[in-house]
This record gives sequence, C-alpha cells and structure tokens, in this order.
Amino acid sequence: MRKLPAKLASQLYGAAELIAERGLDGTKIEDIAEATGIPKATIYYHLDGKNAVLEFLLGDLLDMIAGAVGVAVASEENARTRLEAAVQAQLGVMLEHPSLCRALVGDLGRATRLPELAAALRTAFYEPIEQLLAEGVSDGSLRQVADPGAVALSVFGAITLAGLSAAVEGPSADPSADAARFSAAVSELVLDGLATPGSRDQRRSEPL
Amino acid sequence: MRKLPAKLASQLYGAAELIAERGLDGTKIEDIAEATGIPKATIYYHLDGKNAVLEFLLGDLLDMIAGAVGVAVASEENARTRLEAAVQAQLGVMLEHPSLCRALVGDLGRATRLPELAAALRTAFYEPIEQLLAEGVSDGSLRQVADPGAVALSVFGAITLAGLSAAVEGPSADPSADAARFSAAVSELVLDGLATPGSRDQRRSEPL
DNA sequence: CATGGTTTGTACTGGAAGTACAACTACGAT
DNA sequence: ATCGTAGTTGTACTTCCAGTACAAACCATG
Repeated sequence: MRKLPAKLASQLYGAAELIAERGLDGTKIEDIAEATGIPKATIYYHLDGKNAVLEFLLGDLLDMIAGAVGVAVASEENARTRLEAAVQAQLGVMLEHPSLCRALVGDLGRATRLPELAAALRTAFYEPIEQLLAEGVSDGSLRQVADPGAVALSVFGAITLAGLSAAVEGPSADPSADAARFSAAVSELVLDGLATPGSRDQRRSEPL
Repeated sequence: MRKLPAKLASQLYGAAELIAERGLDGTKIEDIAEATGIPKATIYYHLDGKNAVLEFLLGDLLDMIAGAVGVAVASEENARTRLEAAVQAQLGVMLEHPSLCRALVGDLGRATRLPELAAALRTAFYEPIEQLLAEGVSDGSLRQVADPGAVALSVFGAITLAGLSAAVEGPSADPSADAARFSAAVSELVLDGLATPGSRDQRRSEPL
C-alpha cells in the first residue's frame, strides 16, 4: 500500500459512481478495473484490495471536507458566523462530490470499521463543530446548552443528513446554488430554532 | 419468503448483535446459524438469503419507530409539543435497541438498496416530521421556514444521528434516562436554536 | 544495455453464498 | 392407522469472486 501515483489516483475516481450505485459488495474488482481502465493486477499491485479502494476515495472526500471546514472555522468572525460558514463549507464540498457522498452512506459500516476513516470522519465532521460551540459560548455569540456533546452531534447530523440526501437525490445542475439553499435552511434551523416566540416554554394551540 | 413463525423470529434476534458488530459481510450465514441456533438449511427455507435476515431485523426496528412516533404525533397538543414527543419517542426506541441501530448504520447502504426498507425508513423517520412542521405553521406553534423540506431533513438528521451515535457508543445502563437526556438536547437545539438573542441577524463578537 | 521498479495477462486457490435433495418429524384430515 | 402436507435439517454440491502467483513485457535512469 504505497501512496499511489497521481495518474492512477485520478483514474480511480471513475469507480466512485459505480460504488455509489451498487455498493462495494455489488461491485466486482473486475468492474472497477473495467470502469477505471486500470487492470486488476495493477490495482492489487498498489492497493490492498477492495476496501482500500473505498478507503482511498473516502479518505480524499473527508480530507476535502476537513480542509474546507477548517478554513471556514479559522476566520476572525464570531463563532456564530463561523458556524454558518462551516455549514456552507461542508455542504459545498458534499454537493460537489455526490458520488463520493453516496458511496460514503452506502458503505458507512465498512467506513467506520476502517480505523483510519473513522478517525477522519471525526476530524472532518464532528470536532470542528464541537469546538465552535465552545467558542461561541465564550464570545457570547452562541447560547450555552445543557449537553454540548449531544448538541454538537445533532448539529453534525443536521448538516450531514441534508448533504447526504441532496447527494442521493441525484446530481443537480448547479451544486453551489443547492449548497447555498441547503446551508441557509440548516443554519436557520440550527441558529434560530423552529419554535415561535409565543409558544416557547408553554403549551398553547391557538392559531396566530 | 413466507412470514416466518414467531419462534424463529425471536431466535433471529440473536443475530442482531453479531451483525451490528461485524457488518453483514463479516458475518457468515453459518455464524448466524450458530448464533441463533437455526440451522442454515432452515434459514434458507424461510428467508431468501442473508439480505433477508437484515431486512427482517431492520423492518422490525423501523416498524417500532414508526409506531412510537405515530403515537407521539397523534395527540391533541400543539405541533411544537408533539415534535418534542416525537423526538423523545424516536430516541426511546433507538436506545432500547442499540444493536439493531448499529446494524442499521453499518448496513445503511444495503438497507437503502432494499426497496421495502427504503420506504419504511421514510415512513418511520422523515414523513412524520415533515407533517409536524406543516401543522406547526398552521397552529402557530412553529415558525414558518423558507425551505420546509430541507429543514425537515435536518431535523430528522439531528434526531437520528444523536440516536445512532448513542447506540454505537455502547449500551447504557439506563436507556430511558439516556433517551431523556438526548431528547432534551435535541429538542433544545431544534426548537430554540443556538444563537444568542443579541447575535441574531448581526455580526458582533462582544462577550455578553 | 543492464538493473530495478512498474505494468499487465493468465491461471490458480480458497472461501463463502446459495442450491439440491433426501431423510426425517409433526400433525391434521380422512 | 394411514396419508398428505408443511416444516426441519444434514450433507454434498455448484458457482462466483476476492485475492495470489508468477512470468513476461515495459519502461526509466544510470
């Protein structure tokens, strides 16, 4: 498992769609060979088997997400604004690479059982949000919540599921427009919540 | 694929832990046979193979969730309150059946590729929330949002990820206490959001 | 042109899913 | 009590595919 040459790497992406469609199980190594143009023997020369193909593809996706989110989080704005930026960054990358996302959902189980990927998943998605939540409390732009860990997880879930479902829905003509639309919706939810001011902390059912 | 007798059904649950642990791929039919006490030939007599085992187990989980959420959503309260109840119901069921949830994450790809399950997933998770959102706007207990579909998806993501991660974290001593804790966190997020009143719609970074 | 990494075709091995089938059991109906 | 039907199970088989082995060809670079 050397670090494979750039040319092969780029060819390998030709397998993403295939894996996204049928899952890794439903995809024979021979299929991957055919789709990418890399003969089976060469694949095995560079990679430790089928899982490694997935690992390579998803590792890349996760790096991209971690990178984009990292940039978004590093600005000088307050935490609330940076959270919005992070949401947009994550969704942007996800919508840009729908097949990788679909492959990720599809083989999430395998992914989480590959230790490197499990760690990468954490780094890409969860940790930045958790940290942002803490910083928001310090700088006053985000509320203090009772259970920050659970909330961070939920925020992560809200973003990720929106992205995944968008990726699954079928590719859109304009990914960045979609990203903007979805991230607006997610930010709206995560920042402002759904309750009407009037209904907060009480039980009423009068129409407005 | 008849509807298999109750006794076998209950034995089959003995395979849930196994599948959760290793994924369906990592689990040989022989392993399932051994773990459940149902011989391989019998499994094949009743079920159409390995996938059908998973399908049976997850179908059950999804039914339970759909049922519990259905009850929660059907009360006379306003939509906001029912949303809280739905969150709690879903998390309650999920934490009660951690191995099934783990199996679900692990083989999500396969699950979504099994048409029956994909539909069940929708019914169990997504639809009730979408409906609640609409009703909340009518009864005034929830805010009108720009993109209800995307928001419903995110809410669904927030709940589900909290539940899944709780299930993966390892079984807890007191599932219902955990369910209460998580659902409080999720409801807090989804209803009230994270922004501080002061930071809403503007960019400030003064501490409070 | 020689050496060593890379590429590739081909043939093989091993393991697991699923099938075939026959023997056996349980049981309700005639 | 016998027969038929449905379920149960062991055993042996077929098929398919991941992964391996290996040798021949293919480059570079010195």
